[in-house]
Amino acid sequence: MANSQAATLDRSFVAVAHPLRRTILERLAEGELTVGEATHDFPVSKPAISKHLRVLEEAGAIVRVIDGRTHRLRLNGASLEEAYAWLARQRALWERKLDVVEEFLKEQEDGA
Amino acid sequence: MANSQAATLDRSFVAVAHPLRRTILERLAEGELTVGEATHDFPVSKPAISKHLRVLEEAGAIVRVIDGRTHRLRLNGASLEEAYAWLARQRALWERKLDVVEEFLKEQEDGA
DNA sequence: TTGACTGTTAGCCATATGGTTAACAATACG
DNA sequence: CGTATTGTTAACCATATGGCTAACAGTCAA
Repeated sequence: MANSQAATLDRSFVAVAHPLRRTILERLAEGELTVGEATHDFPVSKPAISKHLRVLEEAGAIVRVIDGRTHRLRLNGASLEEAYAWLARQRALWERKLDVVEEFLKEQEDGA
Repeated sequence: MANSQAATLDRSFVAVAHPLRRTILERLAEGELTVGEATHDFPVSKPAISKHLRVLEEAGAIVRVIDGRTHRLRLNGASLEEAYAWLARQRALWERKLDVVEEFLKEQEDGA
């Protein structure tokens, strides 16, 4: 269970670790798009794009609806929630530590 | 320039895309640790750990201070800030369409 | 029906990733 | 000194990743 959760997180972070895949997600945040609309200006071949889409889909980051000969892509916001939560928690811990250090330094200044 | 920024983001996301590396970062959030302290219970060899540390270091996620024969590792909170910001922004955009996300959350609740 | 359009699969290639064992370097300690 | 401890590098292996071309599948439209 904890293992499969970790695997989900792995896939999510891998999904956003490539600039083209991030661009796709950014564009889908504006709304549903077809594959062509989302990637027409990408400097790679169609098969390469197809592979990136599969990575995003298997990470659960996007959902595909086949509509005639085009595939409409939709963002699945919930899927990246876990990844966001991990970074947010890590960030909170780090900031708390910074606050503690800051407080300590301030006390030193005031006291000494 | 925008390219190198993307490359930085790439490295950051790659850094947190492996469970052992995330565990290292989680433990370092509690404070500075030596390599052994941070990874003594990891089910992999020392060279494997060494490689993970290098990934984290090159992503700027950690800083290493060689102290005698041990290496003390420290979290570099700022380095993951960019990654956090990307996810946070993406999350803000999709939250704007919460009606769409709601469907998935309800599905998750019902399913689990 | 013929052809154009949208996108995927199959197969290939180069490089990256994640792991291993063996050997090494540097430090600490008896 | 000799030896244990901490961690790295070197060399190797299997698999994954990211790209390509060629070929295909399905849909739309003339």
